[in-house]
Amino acid sequence: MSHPHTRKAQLTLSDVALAAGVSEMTVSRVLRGRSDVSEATREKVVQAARAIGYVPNKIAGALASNRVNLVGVIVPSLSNMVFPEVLSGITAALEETPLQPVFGTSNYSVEQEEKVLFEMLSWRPSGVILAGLEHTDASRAMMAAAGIPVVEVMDVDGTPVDTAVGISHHRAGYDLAREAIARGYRNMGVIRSARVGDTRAHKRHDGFLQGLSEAGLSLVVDQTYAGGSGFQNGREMTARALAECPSVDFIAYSSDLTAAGGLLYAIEQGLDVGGAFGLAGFNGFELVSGLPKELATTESCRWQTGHIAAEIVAETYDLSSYADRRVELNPTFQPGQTMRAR
Amino acid sequence: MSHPHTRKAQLTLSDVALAAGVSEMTVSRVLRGRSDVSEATREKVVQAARAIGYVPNKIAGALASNRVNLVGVIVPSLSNMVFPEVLSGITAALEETPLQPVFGTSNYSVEQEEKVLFEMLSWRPSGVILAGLEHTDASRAMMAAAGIPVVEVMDVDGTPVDTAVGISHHRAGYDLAREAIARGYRNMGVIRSARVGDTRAHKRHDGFLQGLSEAGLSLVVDQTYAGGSGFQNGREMTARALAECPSVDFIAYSSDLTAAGGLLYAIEQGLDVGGAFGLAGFNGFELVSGLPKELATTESCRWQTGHIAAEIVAETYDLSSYADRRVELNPTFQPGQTMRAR
DNA sequence: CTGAAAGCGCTAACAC
DNA sequence: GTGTTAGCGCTTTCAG
Repeated sequence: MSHPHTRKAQLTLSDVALAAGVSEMTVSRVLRGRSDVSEATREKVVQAARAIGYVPNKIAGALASNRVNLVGVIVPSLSNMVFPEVLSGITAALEETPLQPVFGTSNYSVEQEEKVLFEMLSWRPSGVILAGLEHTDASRAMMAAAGIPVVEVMDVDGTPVDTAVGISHHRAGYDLAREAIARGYRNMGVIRSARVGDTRAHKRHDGFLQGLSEAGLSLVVDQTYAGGSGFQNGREMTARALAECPSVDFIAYSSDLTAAGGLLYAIEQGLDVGGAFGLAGFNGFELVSGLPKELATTESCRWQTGHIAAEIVAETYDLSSYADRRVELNPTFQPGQTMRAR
Repeated sequence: MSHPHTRKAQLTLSDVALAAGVSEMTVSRVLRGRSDVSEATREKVVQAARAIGYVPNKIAGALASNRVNLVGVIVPSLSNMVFPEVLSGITAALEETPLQPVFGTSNYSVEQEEKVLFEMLSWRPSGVILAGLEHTDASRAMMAAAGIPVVEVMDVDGTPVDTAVGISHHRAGYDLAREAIARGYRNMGVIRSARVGDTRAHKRHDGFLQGLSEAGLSLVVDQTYAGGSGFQNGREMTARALAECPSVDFIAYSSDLTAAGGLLYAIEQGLDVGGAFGLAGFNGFELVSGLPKELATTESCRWQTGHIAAEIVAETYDLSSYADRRVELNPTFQPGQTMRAR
């Protein structure tokens, strides 16, 4: 069974107007839920619209009214769980508003981000939410010129175009180093993704190094891996790190997933996890609490970040003016059971 | 530092035309990449557009040309990893086309789906991709009347509006039952989400029951849990199932995540996982291969499903006509190390 | 190769 | 309350 899809002439307001026996304008008022229409007319119009299966054309509406209820959202990827979680928060916050999110991905590239941003802005959205504070100059210029709220999320270590919402990754890294040191670990190792463009991971790493350095310490092992962050990578890299430097007594992983893999491996190897050997992940994924030992991690407030960012855009949409801000959330550290007591 | 965002008058084609010293029409041609413009003029226009920071207005363009390069995508949720993976596949397939995906979520409700669909269709997208074959009558009517390709993904057990792409969940459930039986398991249990609206999970369950029933077997335990599918839930439900029915020798989980939790728990309890006691998850998440034992699972081809669906829409966009189809993918079973050999 | 005119379907701003 | 008129910024179509 196959058939050609000829684009049939679309139903317009005047079709509804004809069917309901009123003017186009009246139909428009009813369909936009305006209150200055008599109940009888409203009912007639609604019936007529439903009867003929009318679907309004937002393109025409947007052009005429110069309002678009779309919010552009750009994240690096959908493969890393953290970003869908931010999107969930955005979606939830926008649910009670007339706004609708439109998602795009930059694949961790500021050039790609620029392209996607350009596409999005050409739809004249009511706001833009994007991950990170690093963008091309052209991107910055476009956003500044767009005259819409711009919310940069998941990072506050830098200068935002308008508003930044998220945690300080530098501080998260720094705090973890302090925690590890306070708990008596001295031979620190790091296992992290080799991905370029993940500036947040770099900032955490820098913070971690700074924390060590202030205590006169430095890394005894620094493993990077290609590919996604998963259990398997965590296992393999941990094995490698331990082989390369058997004296390592603490490993900081860039992700809970690799940390989980490392945890499983360390337990199998008979290491005293949570005692002589410590490890910690990052993000606070739900899964950290179902492992053989609860994983030490830092909650990065992903859902909340998205939610707040979307609220800021929605608020601005209502007020048509807004104040720049910087919303720094607390990257709370959870020691779990994979680090010594302090 | 706060400032009101007054929506500045937007730059239009005529601004560029003025700056470049040509007509609006010529600018339009250049910016749409048409070839019937002299190289000199093109260069002038491109420079002028860049200089003044012009961003085209797709709303006006879409209205005038009656073409919209958007593809509406509706999935139940972003919290369950499977859907972002489908979205990744879609995004990847659309990357080399002029099409752009627009995502929305239905929260596992056909009524919510109808609302989101209505919103999307009112932007006159070039195609729609949505999860599942179950929709409200109104949704079906809208899609049929839209005159655009409609691709229903992640299920082929039912009648699609146009085209369906995905695996048969009924068959996946059925096949798993057969596998378990062939491997000598007889006291089958199930641990699954209590979520209503997840029709694919229901279909797998039905298939599993049918497989058992054909062999004269029935479930010895059937646990459902509220909340998301995670390690912790898997642990707790497994503990409960074993307590309630100690003779159970095989558990089918509705998700790899709960299965992983069950696996960790079973190992801790000293069960002969992969021998006397078997278990299997579903989906084929990457993490199955980093667990203490490789998890038996069924690969549900999520990325591929999204990719194919998007290709079908893109193809149709080019040809402006297309053939309905049904693309059934193979839900390949991977025994891993948590089931006996057959 | 380039330009002029006519709308796309809707809504803002007025009339009545 | 309801109708009329004039565009929104772009592309289509048709001339040159």
